[in-house]
Amino acid sequence: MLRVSEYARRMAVAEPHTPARRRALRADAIRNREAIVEAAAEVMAEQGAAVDVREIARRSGVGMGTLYRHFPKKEDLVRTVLDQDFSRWAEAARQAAIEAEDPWAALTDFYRQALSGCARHRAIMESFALTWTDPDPTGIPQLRAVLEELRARAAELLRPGVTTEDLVLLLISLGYAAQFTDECRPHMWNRLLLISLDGLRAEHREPLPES
Amino acid sequence: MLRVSEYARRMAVAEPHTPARRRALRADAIRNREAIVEAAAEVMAEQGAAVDVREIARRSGVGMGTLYRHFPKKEDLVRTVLDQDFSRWAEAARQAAIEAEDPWAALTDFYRQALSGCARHRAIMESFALTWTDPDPTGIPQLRAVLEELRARAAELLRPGVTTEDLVLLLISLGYAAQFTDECRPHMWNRLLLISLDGLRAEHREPLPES
DNA sequence: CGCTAGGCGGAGCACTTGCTCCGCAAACTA
DNA sequence: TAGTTTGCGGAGCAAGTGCTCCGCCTAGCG
Repeated sequence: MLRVSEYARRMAVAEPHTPARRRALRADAIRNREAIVEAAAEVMAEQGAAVDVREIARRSGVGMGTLYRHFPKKEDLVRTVLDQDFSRWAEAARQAAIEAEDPWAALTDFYRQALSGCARHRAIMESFALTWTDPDPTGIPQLRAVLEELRARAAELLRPGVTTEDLVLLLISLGYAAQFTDECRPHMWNRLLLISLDGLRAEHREPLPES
Repeated sequence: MLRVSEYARRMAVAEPHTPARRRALRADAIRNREAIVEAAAEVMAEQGAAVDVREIARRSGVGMGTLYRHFPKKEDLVRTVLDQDFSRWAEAARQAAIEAEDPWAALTDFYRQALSGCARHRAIMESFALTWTDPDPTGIPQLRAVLEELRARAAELLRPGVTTEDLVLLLISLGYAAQFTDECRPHMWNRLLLISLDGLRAEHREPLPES
């Protein structure tokens, strides 16, 4: 992954006199931008996206002016953090699936990894509700593609009629359960996961209702 | 069920000189109170409990002063509506279970009824997150008792180790799925429900992990 | 080292939202 | 019907939050 500081310098070196940006970002500006994103990610994982901007500024040790210089709208910062954390989260889950021994284990490990991420990141869970029907390819569709592949590989083991959309919705549904049981009963969601995945096995022949 | 107006009159007739209330509520006061609760229930079902109080006042055709005379804190109104709607909702689900032909159908019909309620009432779903560990007997425990009985009756048909707590969490989890798919894909949650319930069947012998 | 463009900080504005206050009106009583 | 008490309405207050403005400062250049 390209770090922000490298990105800023490359842009500056590549086009030193772009009308949009004549000089490289100052060193303190780069540090500050990184601190802001880091603090925002931390606090958004804890409390979701509806966070007081002052709290982010405080945690990153930066003034309001600085924050709004880098991210003119709160929404800009939220998107930046979400793009980053969502991608990392989805990638970790994909990786868990890749390392599995067989198609069924791939599905299981994918869910386990993804759900343990959900449990610890409120903003990611919230983003589902907003991007569920959103065509932005860095959001749900990214996830959908992975699940589509896992489903294809495990097709023989899955009950007839199970769609990728079912798998996405299952993830979101269990993600919610994971999130709010995680504090007082960590990993209780593992039981629900096992139950649901067993319900997906090919031995169940009863057709699923048309959605 | 005792209607509010009747309740108010009975109190007044029974104890006309209670220090807390010397006279019966005025007729317009009773009408207004009912209108407020009704409007609040409607708007809370649509938008959840985080609603602007002015919106409730507007919809019920009442001023702010009137609203706050009847419910000194917004929280009071929210509790009143939630107690009412949660009870009606839980009762409807219980009734669906009672009318079923066998223990498994009772479980299925209970979930189906409960989830179709969740899908149309944001505030009820939100209340789960808040009352999950709350001992207040009009909330989750009420639900837990019903599920406990359904579980006992269907014990032979359920996989070993399934707890009432699992059934509660499943309801909440699917309730979330029901809620946010209901707009664009109504009843898609029926598929997840069938899958999950099949995962609960006794033919699955693999033990569930300790939570 | 000195200059200056670019960056920094945080007080403060605008708007939202929970809640209060008080002059006025209408419902009940006798 | 007249008097009184209860209730009504909505302007306005206080606190929270997104965002701006502007004077000061310093990193980077020559």
